Amino acid sequence: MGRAPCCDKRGLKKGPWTPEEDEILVNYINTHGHGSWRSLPKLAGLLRCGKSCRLRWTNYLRPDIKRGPFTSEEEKLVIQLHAILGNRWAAIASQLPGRTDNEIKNLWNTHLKKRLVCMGLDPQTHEPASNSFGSISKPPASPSTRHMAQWESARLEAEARLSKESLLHNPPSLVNSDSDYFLRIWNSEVGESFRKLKKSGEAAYQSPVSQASSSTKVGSTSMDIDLFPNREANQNEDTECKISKSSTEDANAGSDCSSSNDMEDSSESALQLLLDFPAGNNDMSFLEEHVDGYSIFPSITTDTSLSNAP
DNA sequence: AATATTGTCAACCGCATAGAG
DNA sequence: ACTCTATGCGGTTGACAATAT
Repeated sequence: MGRAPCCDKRGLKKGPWTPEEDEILVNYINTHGHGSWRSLPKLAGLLRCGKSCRLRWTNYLRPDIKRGPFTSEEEKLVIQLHAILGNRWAAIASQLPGRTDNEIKNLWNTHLKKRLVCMGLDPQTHEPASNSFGSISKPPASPSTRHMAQWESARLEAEARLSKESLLHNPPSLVNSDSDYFLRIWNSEVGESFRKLKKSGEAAYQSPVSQASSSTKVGSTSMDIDLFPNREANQNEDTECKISKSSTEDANAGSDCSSSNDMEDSSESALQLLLDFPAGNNDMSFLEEHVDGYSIFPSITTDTSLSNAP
């Protein structure tokens, strides 16, 4: 039957927003709230469609938007969440206060994806790229396994969200530890389900991350790989790991890079540690390990230390 | 200095879905 | 149960900036 356009596009402005338009939109929303996005432009006197107004507000004008470059901790968290959630940018963004899905998507497409490729990892699966077509590859997960992985991902995400919300309602003194966040997950139904799976020996379910590094041992040297060299190094990443245009599209691109095979296990993530942690052991001290000066688990609370330098 | 190439990011497009009627 | 509308989401595009030749 066809879908009605979100608004009458004739006569509506497109393209970059002007400071005047921004001011009108901000003033209107501050005074009236956004209400119905569809009717907002007309009421506010903007020649834009509601969709454009909503996007401008949520991605740029919202007062709680965090400006500036991503910190190493944020980037690491994005990679970890992407390993769990895939391209669900909104879900990932919900775990990074002040960051938008669009911003994270851009970060992923312009920086993080390349970085993983340079390290010989498939940016989609976070598995070593050679596993996708090499002799050591494992058979692809069955549909039921994938379904289970999706289900567990969704549950983990929900748990994470609940955990985050609880942080907002609890005194900071009770939740100021980075490890608390994952401790809650570990002690939750999600962690329980993982423990049961591990205990029962039903290896039917392995997350993409798990598949990527099934030999992981807690505290092993596999964590020695520095996913996030310092900022200065990052700025030079393109010269150190130049990817030709043709190879960029190619999963083999990693072969052009300086990374060696011993980088392949570097896709360790929080989830992997969770998966591989001995069943029934609630000692979470491993969560406090630091890798190359970074906490394995960056704060995902409203930690102001994440604020960026100008 | 001029031009070409590459990178970044704001914005758009179209699909999926929830919810109201 | 079905249709329609509004909104949210992810993929993609295009303008501009930075860098290389």
